[in-house]
Amino acid sequence: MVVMTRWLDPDEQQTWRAFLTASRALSDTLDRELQRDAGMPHAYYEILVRLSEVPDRRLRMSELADLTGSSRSRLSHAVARLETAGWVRREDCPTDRRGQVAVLTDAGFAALAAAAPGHVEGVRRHLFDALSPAQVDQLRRISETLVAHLTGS
Amino acid sequence: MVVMTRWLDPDEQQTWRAFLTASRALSDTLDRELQRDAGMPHAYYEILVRLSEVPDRRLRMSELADLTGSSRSRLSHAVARLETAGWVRREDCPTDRRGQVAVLTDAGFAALAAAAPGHVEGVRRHLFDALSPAQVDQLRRISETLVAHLTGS
DNA sequence: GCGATTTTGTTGAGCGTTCAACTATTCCGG
DNA sequence: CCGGAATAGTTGAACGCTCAACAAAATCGC
Repeated sequence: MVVMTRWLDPDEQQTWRAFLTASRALSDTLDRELQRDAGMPHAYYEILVRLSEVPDRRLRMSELADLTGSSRSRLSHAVARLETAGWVRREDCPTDRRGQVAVLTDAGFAALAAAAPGHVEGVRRHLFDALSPAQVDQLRRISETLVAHLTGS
Repeated sequence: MVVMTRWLDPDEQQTWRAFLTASRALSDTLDRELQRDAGMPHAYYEILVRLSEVPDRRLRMSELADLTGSSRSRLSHAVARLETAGWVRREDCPTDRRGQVAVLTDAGFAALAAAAPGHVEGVRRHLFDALSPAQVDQLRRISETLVAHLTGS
């Protein structure tokens, strides 16, 4: 069976490469800053953020995996590391004996509080300061469309 | 010295999280597809693409690093791996005795030719098919702005 | 020219992610 | 209820990336 490849035209090509370059440069930059200033990669920062926003600062592992868009394996390894750092604690889930609950410790909350201002400043400087309000709005709609498209199918 | 943190307002918050989720989901998806169908991560695919587009299919390591937006160390490791796969060969640079030149082999070109249609189809399905022409245009401008902003400063 | 500096590229250790395999528990059909 | 399927989470190996340290050659300043 022959299937025609729908190649990218030059405009699409440029869009795709610019997007790739931009998103990689952005996440590399923020990751490096966070690692330097707070001693944690961005993925771990996100885990702490999610836990901090939730009642009792505790979440089932699988919920946390969904919220951070990571695989169970990845989260398992990550929480193991956060646990040895003393930022997260694991407890058995009372309602499901297979389950584990990740709990943000006070030290974890403090680490997050220390890291947040610098990181937010970085997001602002590297992303929002570069774009017009209209572009920010466009980016939000585009991103939400993509999220729906990627997680829907 | 007290510096006020310019926190994100709820709209910016949502924009930032949607963008993070979308770009991670997109690159994860494409990376997984490429790994499954072509046995290479997206970063290696990009190296082969850049080499394939250039006269004689050869580039100095440092140029290749710039073009792919990667560190010298990363590229060194990557090319080492591509070399054992037989897709790239390294030669001494005739004009600079410090230098190395990465050359795309015929096998590498063939691997790229085999991988490209599926990957391009993936880019189209996961990105362009989801967006309106206007949004694609917006995304191009936003990305180009960000690239300039991130690589300029 | 010559010494200091910069540039080029590599290396190895440490870390985070992926993938497949696995255990334990819960859910579901009959 | 009971047996099979689905779900929750972990584990270890392989891999790619980062970082710092390094060697070698080119370039700059005087």
